[in-house]
Amino acid sequence: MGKSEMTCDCNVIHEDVVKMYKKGFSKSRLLIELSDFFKILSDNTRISILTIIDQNEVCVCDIASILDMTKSAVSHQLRVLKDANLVKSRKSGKENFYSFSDEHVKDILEIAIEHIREGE
Amino acid sequence: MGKSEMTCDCNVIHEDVVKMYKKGFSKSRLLIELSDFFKILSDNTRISILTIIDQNEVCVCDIASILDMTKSAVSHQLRVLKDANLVKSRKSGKENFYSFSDEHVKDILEIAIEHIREGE
DNA sequence: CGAATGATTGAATAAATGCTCAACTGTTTA
DNA sequence: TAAACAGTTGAGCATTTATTCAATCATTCG
Repeated sequence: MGKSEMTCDCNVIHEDVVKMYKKGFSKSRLLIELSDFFKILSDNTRISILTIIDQNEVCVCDIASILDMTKSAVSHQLRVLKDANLVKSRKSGKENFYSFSDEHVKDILEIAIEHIREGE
Repeated sequence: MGKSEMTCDCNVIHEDVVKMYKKGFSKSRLLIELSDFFKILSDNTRISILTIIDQNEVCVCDIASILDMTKSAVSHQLRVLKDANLVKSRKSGKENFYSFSDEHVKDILEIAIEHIREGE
């Protein structure tokens, strides 16, 4: 693997390391799904929503009230969470109640909190 | 807690739930740090870098070569990871070798992968 | 039915973000 | 000392993204 195959702007220093990873690494399906997953958790509003519904089944209006946001803004973010299958909804009359639909996320949140508490 | 105190555009349906969370919930320090932490992991390039240095101490040039990116682009992202204390660097001659500096992240990545493998 | 209310939707706007480019620093070596 | 090279940095640009706004849907109730 010589320099001519490289599209980066530098010489390859350690060919063994590079060769080990080069094959099919970039833009692999799993890595894209990983970053997409964390992107869902990377917004303060969405994290707040998850924390709220972690203990209760809550309707849109209540979430909006707790967070001092409009129903519209909350609904948009609930949509993102639902598309990612992190929350589920149950309709009851005019209200939509949202709750957790994934246990992995709870585990991840716990470890992340531990990470932060240890001073990053 | 009546409607007059609300800044959202709806009536409060379940006052007990709202009251439970309202106090100091919005924009709490922990929740901001949580979403900031996940923001670090929400980029494909950064996830790729973390996966690469998970098993080896790798220099900037090698990472750039593996990912088919410029040294500059990689360096910018390494900066983000270093500022978040997720990676550390060791200078050796002209080269900078980067490696993991946090074990929590490995745990989180593992659970997230499990989450994805189970079909989201 | 028609008004009221909870919730969703799409377009628009403002802010955040990742990459490029060019210039620069620091180290090696010829 | 000067060229070469690994890496960093800051400004600029293009893309993404979160919220707002207005319109709309759906359900309840007078």
